[in-house]
Amino acid sequence: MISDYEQQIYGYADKEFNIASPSQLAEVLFDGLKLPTNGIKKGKTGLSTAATELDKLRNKHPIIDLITQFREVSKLKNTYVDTLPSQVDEQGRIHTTFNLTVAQTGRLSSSDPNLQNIPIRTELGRRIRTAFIAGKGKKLVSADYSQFELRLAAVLADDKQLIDIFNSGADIHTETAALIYEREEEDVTKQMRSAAKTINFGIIYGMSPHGLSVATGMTNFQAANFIDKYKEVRKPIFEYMDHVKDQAKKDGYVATLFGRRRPMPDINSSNFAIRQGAERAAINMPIQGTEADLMKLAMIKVDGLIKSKFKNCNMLLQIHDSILMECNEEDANEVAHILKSTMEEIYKLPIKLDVDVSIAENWGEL
DNA sequence: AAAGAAAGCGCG
DNA sequence: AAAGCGCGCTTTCTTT
Repeated sequence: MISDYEQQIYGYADKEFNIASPSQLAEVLFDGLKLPTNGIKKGKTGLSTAATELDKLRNKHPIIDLITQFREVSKLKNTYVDTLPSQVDEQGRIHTTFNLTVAQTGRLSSSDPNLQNIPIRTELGRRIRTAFIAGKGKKLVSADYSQFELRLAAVLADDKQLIDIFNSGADIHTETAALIYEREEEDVTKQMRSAAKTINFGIIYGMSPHGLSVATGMTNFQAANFIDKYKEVRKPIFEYMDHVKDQAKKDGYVATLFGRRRPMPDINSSNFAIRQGAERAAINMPIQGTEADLMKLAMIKVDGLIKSKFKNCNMLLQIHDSILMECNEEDANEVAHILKSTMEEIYKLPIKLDVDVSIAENWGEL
């Protein structure tokens, strides 16, 4: 209950204030309660109260957990619970707008309302998805590419070892941890796998040692060592990243596997921060952009196949690496199969693509 | 009163 | 000096 959190927070703060106001919250935490400010990021207006910063204060004061929970619940209420019902039409359906020319990488975006960011990561948030239900006599069918971007990074970098790991069906993060820590797979701990997972994803965004240390809790030194080891293990990935950066600096653009370009006007900026930002964006674009290209091809092909074969079967949403469809109950298994095979075989690549499908009455159970 | 910046956070 | 890509939405606070 939001008001319960509010009362408890006011109790610890010894006064009522607007918890949703970062400046008032910072005043309570750092002036009133005198919580330590070393290591807390500063923004343009003062000390940050973002979740990553509050995390550093977790064991310093019980008010921190309450603020985190207050934020989770108020975010879900304000953004989803209070707004989505009013956007439902007479048929009981809700409609988004897919924008095709907004995202710099070629992805779709969704707005009014955004149905590409409906919660799933927390138990409470996931419950919001259960409100999205299939029509009478129908089922929802979802199909998700598994580790799509990392597979594409392996292909673009022509990293044979990484491609082999994916094609063998092994757990990519465990395998990476085994290589970095020089252990057998069965001796990889949860922490090792988690660190490998962070870097597997972080690397395709151009993550630095500092970023890795913040994300994992390692020291800067440990993070730098870890990345050095990763560099040895995944040489082709790093050579590829250098190659993309060089190309961008020379040509002023980067491109997807299919040649679709993104101009990179800031890639030679004399401003260090701007230039580095452009470099990270350049590294990521061919990967995220190729994902978007393949998804569009898959959507077109799936739609053609489905429309010619089934009645009352429609694509409802695309969420970057997944497609959500609704079809008659009796067609669900077949639709799922068509989705899986079409998406996995959409384009001949040196890597196996893997699509997970599932069928349910509501979005929360998928 | 409206418009914009900033902070924060939901998703992939 | 900065430190992880791509989005859209809500709230607070400031500027016009």
